[in-house]
Amino acid sequence: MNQEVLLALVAKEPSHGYQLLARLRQALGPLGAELNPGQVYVTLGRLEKSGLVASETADTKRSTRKVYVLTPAGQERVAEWLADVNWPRPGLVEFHLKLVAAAAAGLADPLTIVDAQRRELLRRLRDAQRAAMAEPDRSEVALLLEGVVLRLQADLRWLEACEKSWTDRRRDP
Amino acid sequence: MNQEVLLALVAKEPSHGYQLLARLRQALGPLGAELNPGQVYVTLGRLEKSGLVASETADTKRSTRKVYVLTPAGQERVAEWLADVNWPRPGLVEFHLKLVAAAAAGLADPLTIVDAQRRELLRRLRDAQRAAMAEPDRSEVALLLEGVVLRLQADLRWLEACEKSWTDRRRDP
DNA sequence: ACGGGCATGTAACTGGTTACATGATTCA
DNA sequence: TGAATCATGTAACCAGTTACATGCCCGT
Repeated sequence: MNQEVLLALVAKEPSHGYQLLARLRQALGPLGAELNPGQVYVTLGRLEKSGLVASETADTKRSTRKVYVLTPAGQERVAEWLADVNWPRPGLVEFHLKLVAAAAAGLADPLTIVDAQRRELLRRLRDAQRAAMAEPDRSEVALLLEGVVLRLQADLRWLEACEKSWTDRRRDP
Repeated sequence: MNQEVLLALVAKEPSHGYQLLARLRQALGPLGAELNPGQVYVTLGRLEKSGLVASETADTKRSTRKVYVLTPAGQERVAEWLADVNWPRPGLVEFHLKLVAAAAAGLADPLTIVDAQRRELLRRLRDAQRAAMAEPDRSEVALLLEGVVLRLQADLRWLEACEKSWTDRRRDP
């Protein structure tokens, strides 16, 4: 899993690795099953090396563990991530995590994020449709672009669902 | 771009780097615009180092260039790739390229590939729907799974379009 | 006593990506 | 002559991923 995701989880509250793993698993449900625990520590180490988090060792009776906290640079990076309207590789998963993180940490309004993302996807949809029209009809490229369009439409429909769901969530406890 | 894609392009016919880049751009239309030429050579180098392609320098009047050919191991890898029903990261793009490669090189029947992929996506769709049902209603995870479902449905619709398109393409020149 | 969950880490691989360097040919 | 296109490559970086090693504590 991606650096920003971990970072945002730390943003919610200072945590140690295993906690982060657990919260990630919880947020992903069945999709979080195959996460490799080692990865969390690798990523955390790299985040520390680049100064986005800092660690302090805290001893419990159980064992000694490292608690990670965001640095100012880390906070800034999280803010950038939340504002970023790219629709990246793992796509849905990352966006979902973004909403969860924003809501949980009170860093940003999920509905604002959804809205920014919708605007971006609409822009891309227009572009894709325009590009599709420019291609010779029934060409291979036109077919590919049709796929892009279909996906964007599906993603937009999902964003609607997100909006509804997060709106409801705000009303009720 | 991904190793297998390059490999499959070489499978169609022995080529040198720039040709591959050009064909890639052609196959991707506007989506191929941002390809970095260097990447092609990097990837080709790696493929050679792992014994999937071999090169022989060929001198034209223009300049000396390296022509790459598939090794037996490379052929095997391409076959595996074509049979592989994962629905990977860049998703649409890679699948599209797979169809184009299969058709162009006469390595496999595009319609067979589409069919295998559809079966796989249907399986995943069932799984995702089942998983969604298992989640508590209106939970965050359920929302995420709904997104997964919507995407799979869109992708399946695209596969239909692919089937139609490639069927037509077979009928007419 | 021991298995399973809690908890942490590391070495190494792999592969995508970029920035940069180089030079030949073609054509206006 | 100089821009565009053809053509090739390399060094370095960054990040995701895995396999593996370690040890504690708790309940049965």
